[in-house]
Amino acid sequence: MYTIKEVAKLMDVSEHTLRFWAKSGLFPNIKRNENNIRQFSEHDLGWVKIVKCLRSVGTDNKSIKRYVDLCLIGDSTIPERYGIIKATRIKALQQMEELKKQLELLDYKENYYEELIKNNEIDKYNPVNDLQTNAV
Amino acid sequence: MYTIKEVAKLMDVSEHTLRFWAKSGLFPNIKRNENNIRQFSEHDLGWVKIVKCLRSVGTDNKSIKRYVDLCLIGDSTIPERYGIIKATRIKALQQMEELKKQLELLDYKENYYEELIKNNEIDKYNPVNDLQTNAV
DNA sequence: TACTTGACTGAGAGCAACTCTCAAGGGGTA
DNA sequence: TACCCCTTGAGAGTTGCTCTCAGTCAAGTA
Repeated sequence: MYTIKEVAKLMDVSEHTLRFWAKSGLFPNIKRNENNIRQFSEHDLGWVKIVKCLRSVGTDNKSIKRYVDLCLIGDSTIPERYGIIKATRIKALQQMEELKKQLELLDYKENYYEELIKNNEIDKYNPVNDLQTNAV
Repeated sequence: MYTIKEVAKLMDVSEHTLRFWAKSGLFPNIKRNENNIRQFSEHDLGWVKIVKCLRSVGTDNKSIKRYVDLCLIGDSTIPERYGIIKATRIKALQQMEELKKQLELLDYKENYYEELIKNNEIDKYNPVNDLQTNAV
């Protein structure tokens, strides 16, 4: 059993966010002890993990709640749940592609600035030094 | 020269968002025609591209504005700009790793549901069919 | 025993970054 | 002239946190 603080640390999600997710119904029935303190079980960590996963791919909380509710209903919802996961995976793959593209741009910029700095070092000994490199 | 609508289509960013970014000072001096309509140049598209890139990696608008302002100041800010790009690139690489991890989970779930569905198909001809697969 | 400290609670204010609606003001065509 | 489509800025609304705060409780300390 874990307190909310421990879960926050373990899963790298803030306590605030965990409470917010809990209040939004994204974790079903987290147990409380006699002092009303949440007690996350190993099984609950699984919920945190999947919620975090879906969020990180940009799924909104309402859709995550839908998925969670489907899980609670039982077998009859397996096809819909399968569809959600499949669609989410495709979304994640697309994000991967997008990220790769943006990384290329960042690589290019980084090299560009490196060249600029290298040349500026040389230019310190060069009387002609009025270049304005305010390109992006 | 492009209208905001054309830029929105070209860069896959909504007109609303472009106006919001423009108002936030994320594009320096977009020209207007005599009717006060924004006219994006090829050069302006470069700004849209880098802003989109920085946003997609989670840089907040304030920091993007800082970067844009540095670009406008000129050569003296090259080291700081270089630092920003380098840090952003590292952040992007970390996101890539995180995304890979989440993709593994999604792969696992997808296979899990596929197995479940396959077995359910078989179970249609099986009198013992009361399994409750409400696992996540 | 009284006090302090630290963790947890829910309610609710605040915030970033959109997202959407709307009224107003062109320009072009029939 | 009427109609249509586009653009504009202002501003309301939304999502998903993020933070503050007052209150509760248990354990440790003087």
